Amino acid sequence: MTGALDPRGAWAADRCTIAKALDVVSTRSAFLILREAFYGTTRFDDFAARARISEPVAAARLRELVQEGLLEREDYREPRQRTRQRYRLTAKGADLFPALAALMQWGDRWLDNRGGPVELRHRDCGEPVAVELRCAAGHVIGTNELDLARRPRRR
Amino acid sequence: MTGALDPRGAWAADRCTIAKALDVVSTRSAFLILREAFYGTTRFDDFAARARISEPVAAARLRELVQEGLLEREDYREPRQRTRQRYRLTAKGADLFPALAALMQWGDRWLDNRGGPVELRHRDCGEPVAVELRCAAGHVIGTNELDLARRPRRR
DNA sequence: GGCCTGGCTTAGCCTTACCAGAGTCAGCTA
DNA sequence: TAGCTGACTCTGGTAAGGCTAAGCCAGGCC
Repeated sequence: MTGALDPRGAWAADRCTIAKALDVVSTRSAFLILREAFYGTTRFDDFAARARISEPVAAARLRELVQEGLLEREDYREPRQRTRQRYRLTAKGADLFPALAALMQWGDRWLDNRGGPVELRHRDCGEPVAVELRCAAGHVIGTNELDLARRPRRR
Repeated sequence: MTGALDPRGAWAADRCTIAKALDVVSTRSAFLILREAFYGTTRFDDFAARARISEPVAAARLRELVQEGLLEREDYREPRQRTRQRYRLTAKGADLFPALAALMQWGDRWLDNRGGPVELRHRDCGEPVAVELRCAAGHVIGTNELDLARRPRRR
């Protein structure tokens, strides 16, 4: 069921990039803000309302995410409107999508009896999209077919 | 860069399975415990030490994860040893691995200048493993090729 | 019988995350 | 000029998550 991933007990998990990633998006509110960003939300009030978090928290989280380089804040202005700000995902932020998608997929499978409210589809062919583990040779990988190895530290 | 995922502004995000998933593993410590479980850790002390969290927190988190059905606690005993407990991933817990892997992959890419300390490989063929979004027709999907749709609520 | 070890729990405390409610400020519209 | 709206900030409070340090208990070992 689990697959014995461990290559040999005692290697220390410092420099672990999961921990580093969690330093950037540790909180529930950060994940929800990102979810909204992926869903297409760009404006302050919408982030707060749709993620159902208070405005102070939205402000703090947006500031942090901008600082970390996952979002960028830009001024924009529509014809007869005043200047406003909007938040958009950077490449770094957009690249987190698979993690969100994986959480969603897991939630769809295990926490919702209807398979989840939202479906991802490939825009070109319309087929449903899933998160997969796959090796460079193209095999789809189950968690029990994985080996862990320390990466040789080039440099 | 972001891809306008939104199908039409105003649908409410309640019943969102990302939020539900976050209710189960919202905290940093929960993620780290799961990381250790995937790395093969099974014993209480090792969880606390390797995830670098205090024992009270490890105890609380392990209890919760067992309660949520991601881990199961079982007694075991080696030949001339006393009975001990170990924690193992259930199918539900193991199925969260892609989410952890996605976080790791993102951290490797954006937060570590050496590509991360740990590498995933396919046990059978030795090739490196990556997390991918792929549609049922087999296309690899970038975040800008996605459509969101509300899932028709069968039932 | 006393010691040690693993697997916890308890106590006391600090910090962070979050909330609600109210206030601010700039700029456009009327 | 007054009002409205978007994008915040400020205040004051609760709760959750975290820590260290210490204690507890069962069972095997000497």
